[in-house]
Amino acid sequence: MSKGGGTNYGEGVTLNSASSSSPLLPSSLSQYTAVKEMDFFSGERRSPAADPDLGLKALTSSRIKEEEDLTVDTGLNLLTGNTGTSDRSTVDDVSSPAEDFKGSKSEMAAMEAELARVKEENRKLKETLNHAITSHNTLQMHLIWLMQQHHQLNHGEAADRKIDCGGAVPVPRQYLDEPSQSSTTSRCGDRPPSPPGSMDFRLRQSSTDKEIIHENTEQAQEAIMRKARVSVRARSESPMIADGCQWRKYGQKMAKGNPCPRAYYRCTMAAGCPVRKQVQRCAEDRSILTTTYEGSHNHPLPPAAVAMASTTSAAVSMLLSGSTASGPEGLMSPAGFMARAVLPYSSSMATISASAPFPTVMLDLTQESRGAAPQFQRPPAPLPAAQLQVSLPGRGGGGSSFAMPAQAPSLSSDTVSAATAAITADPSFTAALAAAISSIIGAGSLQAAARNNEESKSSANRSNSDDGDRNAAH
DNA sequence: CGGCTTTGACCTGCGC
DNA sequence: GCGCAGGTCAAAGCCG
Repeated sequence: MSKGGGTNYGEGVTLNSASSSSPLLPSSLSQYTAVKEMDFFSGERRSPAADPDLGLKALTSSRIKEEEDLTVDTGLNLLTGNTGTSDRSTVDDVSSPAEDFKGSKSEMAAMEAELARVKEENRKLKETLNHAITSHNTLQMHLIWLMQQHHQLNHGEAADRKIDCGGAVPVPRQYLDEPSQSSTTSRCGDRPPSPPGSMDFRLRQSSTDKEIIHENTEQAQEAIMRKARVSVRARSESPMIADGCQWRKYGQKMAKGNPCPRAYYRCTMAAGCPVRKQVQRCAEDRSILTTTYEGSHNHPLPPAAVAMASTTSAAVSMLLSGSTASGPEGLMSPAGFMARAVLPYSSSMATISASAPFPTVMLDLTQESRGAAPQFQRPPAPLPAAQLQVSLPGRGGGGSSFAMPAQAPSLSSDTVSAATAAITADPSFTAALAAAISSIIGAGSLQAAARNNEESKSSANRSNSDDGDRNAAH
């Protein structure tokens, strides 16, 4: 730490394992389920078409409501049928009380029949909904499993070719001083030796090497994930998009090539939250605000921010996992296929961010192209200095499957378009999405950090101070 | 008075 | 080694 430790902005980060911004995919399942139980942005009116599940739910709710209304109406009819005091302007003829009674009786019977019908329909809809949810969860579980398989396969094979026991996964220099990396190099030395040439030795070497390789890969990816950024381009007149989190400005700089200053913010929702964001207006179009999130929240996110977390987790995770497969095969990798399967409208257009030191997911919500397919860009780049770009058509209402990756393959583009239109119409969507993705990306880091913490406890030789972390972060 | 913003100084990484 | 640019710090000032 070069500068006096006087600052209490939260450099001595305490990682909270109970954070809601935890786990990448597995727990996001439960999150997803939870999200489906709530409105993404409480208080905001949502179109049922915004989300097939929500739509179905809304439909079901409306049915339930209808049923309730029907009950109320029936009651009202029963109560007011004979009084004539109610506003029954549609009933012009004057009928006798007996006829009225007869009328209400038959009306009641009809309504009861209708009620029964609606109940039955409601029950069917509920079944359908449950079935849809179950199917969705099953599919998502399967997807995750496949991703893990592909990922292991991919990296395992690559590592088999390139890495020996003392080797390291090709990781940029800035990641190598991460605690997670240093732990892997010492691992080989810690291993009790087996007699070379023995079957036990060969078997153990083979399996342990694969373990090491897998751990190396995993840790390298976690390190990358920890540094991953989420950048969101969106049109906004306000100086900063409201994303539900509290931010404190700690700096402002004039960036080269842009007359607009870049502002630096820290999350102040919890003491020690390491999340930062940069906000800058686009030089070409001042109405476009670029917000870049970095780090992972160590506290529960507000509903607005966490809402989209689960639905975007798969996409981001896949993008990132795919991105770590270096070389041109990256695009053709199983993860790439998977990503395209999950993001069916994705194009193969790729961009390389040579300047980005860390993988960056860019969400472009400024494009106005109506009906244009969303762009999922993953570069066949010499990673990890990669930039992933997901372009969502703006409020104009283009189609996108980004928000509902696991469902998209079975949806028509119209459905997806409607959903996207409804979601992106929400002004807080941009920020919430970014915060959510940011938390997801950081989620891996929390796990990694937790693991590192444990490792550092067990390893007496390693000095794993906050300062070190901070320097590494620099 | 506490929290936030502003702003100049400082640090670090990178390219030449 | 030097200069540049990005990022951060922290003192000073502002505001409710």
